[in-house]
Amino acid sequence: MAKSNPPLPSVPVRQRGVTMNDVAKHAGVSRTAVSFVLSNRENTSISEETRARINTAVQELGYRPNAGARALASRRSDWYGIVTEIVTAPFAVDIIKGAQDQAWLDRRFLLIAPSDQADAVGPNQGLEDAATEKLLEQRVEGLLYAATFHRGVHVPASANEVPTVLINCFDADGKLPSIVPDERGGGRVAVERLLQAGHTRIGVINLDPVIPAAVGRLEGAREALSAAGLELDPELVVSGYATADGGYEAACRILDHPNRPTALFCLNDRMAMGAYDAIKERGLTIPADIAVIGFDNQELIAAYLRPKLTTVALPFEKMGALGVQTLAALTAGQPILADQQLVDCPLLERSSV
Amino acid sequence: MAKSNPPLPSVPVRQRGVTMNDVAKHAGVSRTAVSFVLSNRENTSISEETRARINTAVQELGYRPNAGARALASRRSDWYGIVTEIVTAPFAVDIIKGAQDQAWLDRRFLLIAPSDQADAVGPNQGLEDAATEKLLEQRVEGLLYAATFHRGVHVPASANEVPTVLINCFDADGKLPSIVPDERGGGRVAVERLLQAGHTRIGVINLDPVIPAAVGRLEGAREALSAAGLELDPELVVSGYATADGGYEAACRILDHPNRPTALFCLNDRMAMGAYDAIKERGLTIPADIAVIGFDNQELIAAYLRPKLTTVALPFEKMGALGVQTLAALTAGQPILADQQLVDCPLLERSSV
DNA sequence: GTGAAAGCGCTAACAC
DNA sequence: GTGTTAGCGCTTTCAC
Repeated sequence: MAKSNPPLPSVPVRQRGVTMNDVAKHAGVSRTAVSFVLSNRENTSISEETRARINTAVQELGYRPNAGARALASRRSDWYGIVTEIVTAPFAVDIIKGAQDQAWLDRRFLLIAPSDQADAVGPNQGLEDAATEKLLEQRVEGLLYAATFHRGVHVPASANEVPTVLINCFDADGKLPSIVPDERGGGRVAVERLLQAGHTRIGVINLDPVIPAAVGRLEGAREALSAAGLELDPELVVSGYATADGGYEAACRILDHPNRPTALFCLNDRMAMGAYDAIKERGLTIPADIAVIGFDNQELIAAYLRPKLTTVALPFEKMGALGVQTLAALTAGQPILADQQLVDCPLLERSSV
Repeated sequence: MAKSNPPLPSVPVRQRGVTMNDVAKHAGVSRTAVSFVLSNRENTSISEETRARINTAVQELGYRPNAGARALASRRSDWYGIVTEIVTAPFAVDIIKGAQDQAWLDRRFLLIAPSDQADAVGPNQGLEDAATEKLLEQRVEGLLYAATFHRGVHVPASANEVPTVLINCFDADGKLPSIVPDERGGGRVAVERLLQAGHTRIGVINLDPVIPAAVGRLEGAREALSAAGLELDPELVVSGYATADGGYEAACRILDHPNRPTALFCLNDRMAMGAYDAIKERGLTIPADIAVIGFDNQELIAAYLRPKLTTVALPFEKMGALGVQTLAALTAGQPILADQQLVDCPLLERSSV
């Protein structure tokens, strides 16, 4: 899609020209005073009057600090970098949103560098390395890595040069701190909701059984059941591709079981979407004949299916914010709570249970 | 969601310490030579041998240029800024992807600043102003504004200080260049596809009739029809909320018309999703009994509906790339093609026609 | 090809 | 409270 431009020599940017020196002169004070006032330094009694004079000068001259120069002199950039495949594969965008918002609140800037969707384990680490390198050239104070789906990853070696936090993924070969969803808790809460509605025979549409999401969610489901003295019927647990079609097929198999369940726990919303079709095709009604609960809370699906899908949300935004908070603690030299922080996956009631 | 941290004083970032001076010494050359080699300067005959020596030194020392210092000295940052609500409201994310990729190709960095979803016309311009200001403090060389949906916007005044390009929106009160989708062409291609399949009686599920998307798409539809000597039956054009529910209701009204159409043009995919339900409820089959065509190509919907939805795609990625290309031309002092560039909305064949 | 020198806009000591 | 003095790491003349 994108086409490489001929390298265009950019014309030097027209600076506003107004520097801190100009402000100082205009206000009739020292540059030091201006610097102090503008950076809100403490322990420096500058009279309210001078302060006001300086601020006026700033206004009148239209002075705008030069963030780059400040970073150079102070050896502090106020930038974090996030390298992520999310830009490329629009899922889990809310991680970026959460991180951005939190960074903004902390008066920090988030530099976003795209990486390839390919797992860093693979041969495709080139882009990821390049992104990290670029970020480091900008002298970011900390690094965030975010994945579209929960998994183990390998991070470029140079990430060790600054504090680093992983979001929605974890360090497959080291001890970098990470923020991940509490899949197990999510699975538990989903099935608890089903139990509460009186369902005891529950079918499960499973993901690829080896990924952390599947492992955790299923574990949680079993926990909830056994707490109620029940267990999963292995014949009612079927895996499929993580798509609507996969969900459709899996649902067909479950629904055509001689002893059909009264509820379906779909391990993601896309599969639930397919399950809806299978259910409707059989003339069954949701939730009267069969209850459905999903996972992921993909707005576009969950909120638009009819009936709207009750599902467990992945706390992307919160994870993003927490990632930045953790990074802030690290760069401030503070200890962090734990190597791996689990974030709750809350139940979102809609109309399918 | 995000919670404000207590302002953490960040510990000065541990620099790698290796500067250009070190490289020069290590290679036994002047710093000037190093600078020339690293920035790939032309018209400067440096022997292959020295060049190699310098590169080796860079490797051995693990030297990493300081982008900030370079920007300060050269008065050229190689950064563009994009302020957008897309981060906040995850629609049209591909604009960012397209822009990012193109920027990356051009060896430039894209700083993303979030703005509020609120239209800049409203009172909520605060965040947008702040974002622009922050970007300018970073001395970005150009500014991009991107919207989630096609509309007129007002851009902060300070945007005039650097070249600026609007993406998926246009300057409501000025002459800033913009990149927008060719809505009319999209409407035309959709209806042409329907005509080609033999449909002559076509229902339209319309959006809010005043927005550019509705105006353009409908105009295109009329064009295609009149080219075939046909016209739209006003009774078959019904507006609804841009949601699945809105689409459902509109579809009901159209389908229950005594002289039912054989095809439905839904002005967005969400509404098509609702229309599907209305159609299925009536025991009709897509596309045998009634063909459906959408608009937007929202993957999650279009690719997962059953049958998969034929729809017209919004060229977000291309628009993003084109925005950066246009900006590159502007910052290089080149003339640009036109104040407003239209980007094609291609038809995406799936199975609903 | 080199080296010196000036300067980008700012921070941070330090003596006043 | 102020002014001075050093840089931060790099680019860019310019004379050699």
